[in-house]
Amino acid sequence: MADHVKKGPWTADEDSLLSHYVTLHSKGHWNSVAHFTGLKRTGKSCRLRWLNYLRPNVRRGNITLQEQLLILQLHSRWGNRSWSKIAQFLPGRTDNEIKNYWRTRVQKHAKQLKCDVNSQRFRDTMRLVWIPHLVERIAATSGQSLPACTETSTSTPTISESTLDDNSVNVDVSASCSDTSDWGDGFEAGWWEGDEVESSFESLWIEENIHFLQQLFD
DNA sequence: AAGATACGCAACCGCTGCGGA
DNA sequence: CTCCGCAGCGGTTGCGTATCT
Repeated sequence: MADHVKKGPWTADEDSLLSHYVTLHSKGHWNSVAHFTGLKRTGKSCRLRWLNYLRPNVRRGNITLQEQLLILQLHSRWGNRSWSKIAQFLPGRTDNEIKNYWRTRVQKHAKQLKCDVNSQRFRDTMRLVWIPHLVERIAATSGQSLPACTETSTSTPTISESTLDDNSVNVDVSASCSDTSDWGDGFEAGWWEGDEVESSFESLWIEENIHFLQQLFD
């Protein structure tokens, strides 16, 4: 008999109970967490709530240009099966958030262009048009020239095939990160901190781009 | 002002892989 | 070797809010 498992949105009291418990006892063993906190939630639900909302350093709000760039590049490399992997390179962002971003924004614009989001055509559009454009915008909003690709600012920033493997990612986002050879701890103290980047948020999917691409395809 | 529609996000569901008994 | 329970993941759904008519 199901013991009245509660579903739906979490209340502030539930959040407080859960975060208090996890702070004291550390995470893991989520079924135990659910049991000992007295929450009428499943372990899965507790885990999800913690990861997506309660854990420290969760970043909320607009996806920045730099984050958009990373998502596009990493997704083009890894596809839909790696949201959590992509999330690892966007500290503070959850796989759920990235997945939502992709589904609501990117797929929407693929639809506008009347092509499948998984099609070669859409991927080429990403690679050849949107990503370079995004790199330019990042450079413009940060007021910097592009250190490593100044003379080829319209060239395609790509994930380096030669250096990319399951454990090391080397993405050319030189517009925002001059050194991408090590995206470990150093990366975590990176570009997203600071109001300038946050306030400079603007959509990659500006109307002029969409219009241009539609013409290109027609 | 009110209803319809679109959008964004939080949360749930079902599947998979792993580790322990 | 097999079974079982659990954590983790991607896909999907549903609800609240914003925007449009």
